[in-house]
Amino acid sequence: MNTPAPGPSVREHEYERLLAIRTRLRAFEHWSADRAAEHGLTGNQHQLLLAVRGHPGGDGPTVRQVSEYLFIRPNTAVELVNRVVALDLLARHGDPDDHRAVRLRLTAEGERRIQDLSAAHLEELARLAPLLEDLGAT
Amino acid sequence: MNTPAPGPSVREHEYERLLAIRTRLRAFEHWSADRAAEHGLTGNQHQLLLAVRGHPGGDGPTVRQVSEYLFIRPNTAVELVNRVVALDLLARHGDPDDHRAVRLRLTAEGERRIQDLSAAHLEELARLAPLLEDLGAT
DNA sequence: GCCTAATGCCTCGCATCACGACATACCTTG
DNA sequence: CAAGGTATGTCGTGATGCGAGGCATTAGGC
Repeated sequence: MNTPAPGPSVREHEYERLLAIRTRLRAFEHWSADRAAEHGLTGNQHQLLLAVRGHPGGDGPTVRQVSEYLFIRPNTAVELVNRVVALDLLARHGDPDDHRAVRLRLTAEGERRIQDLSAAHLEELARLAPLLEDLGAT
Repeated sequence: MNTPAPGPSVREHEYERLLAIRTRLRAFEHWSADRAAEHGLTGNQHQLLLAVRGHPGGDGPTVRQVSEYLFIRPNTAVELVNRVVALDLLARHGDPDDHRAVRLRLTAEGERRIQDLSAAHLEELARLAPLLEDLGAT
């Protein structure tokens, strides 16, 4: 009787490591969403602000560009932008060179929120750095 | 006129780094969800299988335990479990010592799927390791 | 210059999913 | 055995991402 499934043969320890990695990532996302909630935002809304703030160059990103940062469809990004614009944290500005495009900029309040959140996240990431080393270890 | 918001003073480069980290994480989650979809699963369904398979000890985890791995409420875990049980990838077994608890075990097919997916993820993580180093760099 | 195709943004209806509130069964403690 | 806590499950609701489709603008072939 030969082995029915020769297969990839993943070892016990590797399942545990994969689970630990995913749990760690979820813990971070969960922590981050909690921080965002403290500032009156959902996790996605926070990350939209970060996408606008972290986009390099003077002009803000377009809707399409933030949809690529966030790995969501452009129409989904439109709805997310709508919600954040309604919170007065973000504003639309027509691109002068391409009248189809809409460029996004933070409002003063949006700038303040992403600054607070980013400071907290930089601290947390520094705290997490040694843990990430463990996860990288085979 | 003093500075209106002394604040955390996050530097431009740090916003870009935070955005790069989140985009990298989202890219991985997106890649992972695509692999799960190739095996007829959603991302969460895949991670539920991983939680069951990666849970240490002979007995499978309880519903409550997987809800902790996945950072979701227990009742949400119940619904997720229902969907995966309906796919015949997972089975419930009453705990003999505590008749309240339900322990989860993979079916043969569930075992096969998580094995294939885990092998692919181990490869991808090995490929990603050098990139994670960059993200850790200040 | 014009016509076609492509691009960017947006609206709408739908499915998924996580949650809170609540219910039930079981265990534990006194 | 009574009371409280724990584990699972049910139900209705709200948030959210997507596909399909529409409109305005730009780019490319002629």
